[in-house]
Amino acid sequence: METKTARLALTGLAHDTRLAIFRLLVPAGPEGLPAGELGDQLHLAAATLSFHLKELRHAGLVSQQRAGRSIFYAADYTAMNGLIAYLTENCCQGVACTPAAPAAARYAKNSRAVRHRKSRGQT
Amino acid sequence: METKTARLALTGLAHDTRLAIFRLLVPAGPEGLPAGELGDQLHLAAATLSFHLKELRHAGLVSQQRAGRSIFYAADYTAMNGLIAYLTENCCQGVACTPAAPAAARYAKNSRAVRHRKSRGQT
DNA sequence: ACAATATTTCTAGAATACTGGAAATATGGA
DNA sequence: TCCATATTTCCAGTATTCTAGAAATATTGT
Repeated sequence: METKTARLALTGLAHDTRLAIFRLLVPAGPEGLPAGELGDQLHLAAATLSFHLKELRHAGLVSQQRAGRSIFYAADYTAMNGLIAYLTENCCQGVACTPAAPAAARYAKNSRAVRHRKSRGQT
Repeated sequence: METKTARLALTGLAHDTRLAIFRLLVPAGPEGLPAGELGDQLHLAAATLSFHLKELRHAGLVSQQRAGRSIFYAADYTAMNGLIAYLTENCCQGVACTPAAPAAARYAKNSRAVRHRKSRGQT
């Protein structure tokens, strides 16, 4: 997953209402839940719910499918796994998961950090 | 990790600049990088950088330590792992990771979703 | 004590996001 | 066709977040 996609997904989840919506959709499985059910459970004005569902869809986190008068929303597990994978890579890189690469070595010889280390007599 | 904590962390990362900052800090290891180095690399006005660093700190994603005139910021791997754990639980619950629980069964007998399923002759 | 460096806090303007009423759209049933 | 239901789009007001100049703070070297 690219950084831009990850950021979209992060933005999607970075709101109380949207996180709550997503958390309701996750256990609901691939069939999902109709918009109205989400509104009932979260006590949201229809327009507000619709706004957040659009955001989640834009973020690629949920899919939409009409069935009769209702529109069912479902969590996109692939997108979520992609986000987790992205974060895992950006969390473990060179630290917890891999054998701890020497971080300082990767920075420009004259970087501020290196100058600082030198001035302190560190390697 | 609680939902509130997770949301704070998500909000912390849900911004281009802050995600970029965090991505620079991750490979830098526990020693971290001085603020100025981050500013140099990301071409940020000092005040803007400081604002985002404060946000990241408030989100519990980075720690701060003064060393001489510089202030070093470091990624908090524990917080990041906590976030990943939270997302993993909220992604896999009853679906991908566990043996796929019957989602519909968990909803109120008279929920909109159930009414809808009944009206379609589904179980 | 003073000057230079690194960074933060203060502040206000600009940009973006959120909320919800009202109107519009889509569907199914009488 | 007409009505009820489910949901979205439109829109405007409100709130929050972002940006960056200027001033303030902290530290080090002279």
